[in-house]
Amino acid sequence: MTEFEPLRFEPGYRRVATAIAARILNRTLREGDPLPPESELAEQFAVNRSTIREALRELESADLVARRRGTKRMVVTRPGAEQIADRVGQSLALHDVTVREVWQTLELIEPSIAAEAARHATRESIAALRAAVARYAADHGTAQQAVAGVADFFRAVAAATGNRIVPMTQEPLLLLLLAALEVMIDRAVPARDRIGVAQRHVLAAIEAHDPTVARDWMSKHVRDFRRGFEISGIDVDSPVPAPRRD
Amino acid sequence: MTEFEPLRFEPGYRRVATAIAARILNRTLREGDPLPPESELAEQFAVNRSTIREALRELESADLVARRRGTKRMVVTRPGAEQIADRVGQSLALHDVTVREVWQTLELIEPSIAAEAARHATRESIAALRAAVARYAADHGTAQQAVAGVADFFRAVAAATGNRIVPMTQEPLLLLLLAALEVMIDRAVPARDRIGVAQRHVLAAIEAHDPTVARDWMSKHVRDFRRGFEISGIDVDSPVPAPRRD
DNA sequence: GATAGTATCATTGTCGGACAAACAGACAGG
DNA sequence: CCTGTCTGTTTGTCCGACAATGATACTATC
Repeated sequence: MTEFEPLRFEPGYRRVATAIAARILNRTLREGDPLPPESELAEQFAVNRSTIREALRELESADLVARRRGTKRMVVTRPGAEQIADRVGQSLALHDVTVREVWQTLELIEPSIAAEAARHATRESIAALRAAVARYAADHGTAQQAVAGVADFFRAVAAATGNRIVPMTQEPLLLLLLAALEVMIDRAVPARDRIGVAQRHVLAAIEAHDPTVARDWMSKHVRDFRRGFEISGIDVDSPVPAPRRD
Repeated sequence: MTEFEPLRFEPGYRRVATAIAARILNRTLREGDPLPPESELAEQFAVNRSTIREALRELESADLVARRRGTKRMVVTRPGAEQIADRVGQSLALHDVTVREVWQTLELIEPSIAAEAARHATRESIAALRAAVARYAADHGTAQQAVAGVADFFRAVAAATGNRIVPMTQEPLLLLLLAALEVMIDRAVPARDRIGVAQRHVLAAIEAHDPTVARDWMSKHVRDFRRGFEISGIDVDSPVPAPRRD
């Protein structure tokens, strides 16, 4: 007996969306190109403008098109790490990912990232990293500042790998870490200073292009977060709070 | 002089979308809940149905709502790893990520994942992993089969960590790897057998709960891919092909 | 009584047309 | 050069409409 697969009617707005998306993936439409006006698209696809608009909302939500601030025409865009990250973070939060899973994953990847950064860091990326460390050392008074400083440090390390996939992979994790950190950091005061110390050691190792030491200190660093959570009395098996959207 | 930040008029369809999204993030609307019909939403928000529909397309594209196959009503869903991954993969491809960056990232994270899997693997996850290895050994004749088998192996290892973030982090990478593999695997024939050997060793190490050996063999495994690319004559600095959408 | 057919209702997909708001560009006046 | 004014374009939103089809209840048939 032959198996029939269910035949699916794809609604027009979806066909239009995928058609335009294909053009973008395809590079026929390149970043920054303005999209034709809705009425023109409606004419070309021979559908109503409402249908076009629904398709555009899909693409907009996928960050394949956007309109520049205060302008009217839509332009083609490439979704960046930031755009992607909160979608992933949001998804993870909806799956009730726990605090434990977050730092377990950090323990998995961050040491390797630090080691790779030590191998590939350039003069510029080291300068950026140094700036991030200095900024944290300078002001980590409020929980806000401290948390932002932590994030920037991790971002600078990831950027120093010279690999563009790494920051994008890391970013959703950071979002979750930060959401959890904001709750924790006020309850575990000594943590803030240990963070600064670890940052300096990781920085030194990367400056010296020493992958092994960079890996070790990053391990310590991430373990510190874990200890912070334990000390602060947070249940590490509680779901991580949903990252706030701006 | 005080700085004024640009005041932005958010269009109605966006406000509606974020309002509904908030309800979902918020768990007021939970997975599987049917969404009210469009006309009712239009009434509640006091906007036209067209506006509601544009908002729904946004949510649909964000995988926060979907409709089951062949049904009419929309239901609330949680975006899963698969849904997210192709969005991320697509984004990375649009950024002209290179083949080199893909395997560099794999070299970064996969060994650690294998080690973690060796620590936390349960009887069930080991069984699943064993099945994946067996399946690859059984049929990797066509490029299609071989590539699919490679993916399933990595997925099974990631699942064995017991950490739900890991598979979701890994999935976009797999998409890119596979897209590149399909081109490579026919040009580097010996690769296919080495893959099977490495898989067996990683499996054995995880079965024995030996993180060190698991890490080492996974390192070898990933390096094999790298070699495969080099042997096949593919320019490792060429952009990775966009992962195909289904 | 279970199954197949039928009637009815609800809901979505798409259409056409309409209009106010506001952006873009040209143009004139100080 | 800056400012105001005008005009055409494009978007955001609305209204009303209709066919197609999923959902549901009811009926006939074996």
